[in-house]
Amino acid sequence: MNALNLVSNEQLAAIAKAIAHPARIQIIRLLLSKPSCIGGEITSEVGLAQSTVSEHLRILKAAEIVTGEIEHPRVCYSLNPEKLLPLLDLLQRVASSQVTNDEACCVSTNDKMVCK
Amino acid sequence: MNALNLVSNEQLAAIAKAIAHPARIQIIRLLLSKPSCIGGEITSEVGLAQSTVSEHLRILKAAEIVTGEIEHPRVCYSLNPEKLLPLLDLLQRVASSQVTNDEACCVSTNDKMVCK
DNA sequence: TATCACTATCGTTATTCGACGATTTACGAA
DNA sequence: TTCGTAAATCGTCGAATAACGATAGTGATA
Repeated sequence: MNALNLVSNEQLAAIAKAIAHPARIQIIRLLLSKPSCIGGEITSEVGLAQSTVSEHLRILKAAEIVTGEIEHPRVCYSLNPEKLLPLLDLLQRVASSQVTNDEACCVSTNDKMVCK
Repeated sequence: MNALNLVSNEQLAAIAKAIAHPARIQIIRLLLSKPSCIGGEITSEVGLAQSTVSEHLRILKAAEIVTGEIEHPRVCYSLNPEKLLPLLDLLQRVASSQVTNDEACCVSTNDKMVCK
């Protein structure tokens, strides 16, 4: 058992939800491509209204996936990779699960349920 | 450039959205813990109404994150890890990004934007 | 054919989300 | 102090989501 099991379904779902929007994925990719703080550039890149982008940034900040430091007229946004680790962990587990399940559906468990 | 860049923001968001609910995370974890096909056991484990769980399974199947094979009274659900790989790739990139960004906010890019 | 066990679908309701324009806030510079 | 720029917040609207009970479908078995 590692850290994943200490994270609730609700917490994992909240992380996924925070990134479950094209505009927010785009923002994450932008921050990934430029380790600089692209303040209001995000707004023009995303192509939505300023208030809408601000709302997406608010959601990402609330989930602590990005951080924002004020650099006066602008705000410096950066990624906070740590917050994504629990979800990364889950996905890695799924990816590395022995899925020869194409035909191996219904492997017998303890005592019941054998199927095919 | 690897496969990630060929995946649209919309596709990545759709994957995240499909798993962005506590009940669906729980289902994924259940399928991860038992490589067997736990048919209607999912319903009792999740603790929501049968129709609600069926709907969550429908969403996961529509996103091709799980597959369902009919084994008569029941349905055998299995994980389809491949579908999650694009999101896994993105998260790995974020996790491995050089984030000494605590203080390194505003690293200079090509020509502009230096900040602090 | 009739029954059963399980799953999927339908219809409804309450809540949340996403987008926008308009407004407000915050602060540096003139 | 006033102005200008960038970001955040507010209010509204329509669309999407989540949950449920009730109902319909499906196929094995009696």
